[in-house]
Amino acid sequence: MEADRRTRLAPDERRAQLVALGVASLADRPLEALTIEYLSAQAGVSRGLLFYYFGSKQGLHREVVSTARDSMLHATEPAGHFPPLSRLHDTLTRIVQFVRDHRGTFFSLVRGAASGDREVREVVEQARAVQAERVIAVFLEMGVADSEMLRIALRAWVAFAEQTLVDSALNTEMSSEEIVSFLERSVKAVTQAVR
Amino acid sequence: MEADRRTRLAPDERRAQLVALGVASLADRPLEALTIEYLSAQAGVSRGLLFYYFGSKQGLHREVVSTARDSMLHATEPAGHFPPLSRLHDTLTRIVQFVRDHRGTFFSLVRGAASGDREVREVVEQARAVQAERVIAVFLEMGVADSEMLRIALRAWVAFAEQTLVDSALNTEMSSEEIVSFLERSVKAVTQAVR
DNA sequence: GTGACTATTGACTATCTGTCAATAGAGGAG
DNA sequence: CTCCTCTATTGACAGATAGTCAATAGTCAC
Repeated sequence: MEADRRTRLAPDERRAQLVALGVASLADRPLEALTIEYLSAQAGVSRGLLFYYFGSKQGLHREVVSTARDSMLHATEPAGHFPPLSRLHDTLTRIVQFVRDHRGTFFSLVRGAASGDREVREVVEQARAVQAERVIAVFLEMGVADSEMLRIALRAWVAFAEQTLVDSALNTEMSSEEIVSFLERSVKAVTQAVR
Repeated sequence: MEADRRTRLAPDERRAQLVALGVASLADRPLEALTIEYLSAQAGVSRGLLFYYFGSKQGLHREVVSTARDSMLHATEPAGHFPPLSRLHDTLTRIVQFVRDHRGTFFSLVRGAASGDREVREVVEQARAVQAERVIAVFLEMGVADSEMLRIALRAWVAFAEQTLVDSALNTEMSSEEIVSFLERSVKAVTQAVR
């Protein structure tokens, strides 16, 4: 009978709490189910407060998706300095691990967030751009010639990898090694198909 | 001063008119902009009528997207009987052509329609399944061994091809032959990466 | 304690989806 | 040609959800 009394937090804390709740609920709900109504109820806070912090529903979505995206990018960042192919192997291994550890988050991010708002889409698009950049760097370091087609190809390969991860890491019992190894072979194959 | 008088059409005609209007507006607007409000205004008809025909907004979306999808699948269906690789070449050529002839529709279909409703998503997913089936058939006929990984790989390649088309056919002046040829090389490469 | 700053609320508006009984166009029977 | 019936079409209504804003109440500094 007092948990419902108004509790006033520092803006940073409140914001962090709300975003964290949002990210967490992506694990078992699509982004579109993250309504102002739902999240404010979850947080035990008025709807008005969410507008105070995020301005709009899409503002909220942007922050939540950005945060989920950053945690994925961070979790799949190669640690230390490897030679190019080892770094690729390391990153792919981390991604498969991340997908299996955060199925819901990964799926909501790469599938659900294609929805609605253009700016939200762009947030996810940035993640793909970063992943593509990482892969491009690997091949450039190995002496592959840069070209428009190479960039298109490796950006498309990121989409390929996402779909592969959804179908293999999420929906089969395939071993991580097998998946990683297939992704490695496929990206090399695609790179060679650029001429 | 009489165009606004109530005009009563046969259900088939009215339905066809509304769906056609919906598909047409996909050419320059994302699916989410296709609201009941907007389409009824376009058609010069009451909002209630759209519910009478489609039951819900998502019902409308399903029909519009299904129709757009079917027109794409139909336009990219290989004509006549070719040997496998020629058939592949033919289909890819038709797809590039379709993408360039119907930029808006293609983009709304493969990008915009990932949104909202699960059933709408599945409508587009079916198109990908059909495209994947076509490609799988090509390689099976060529004696490639069937396997779970092959199917995952070629389904993922469809996503690869979509992204390639968005980036090349929509956003560059690259020649159709160049795009088709790259897609051919990449799908063969991916198939060989399955082991 | 008291005052000031601002995090938080709740009541209000706007927009859009969805429901349904009432209405009117169009074709057939006479 | 007229009326009658069937149903395509409407408009008024209800419900959900986004967004606005002036009023309120924690909390910290003094």
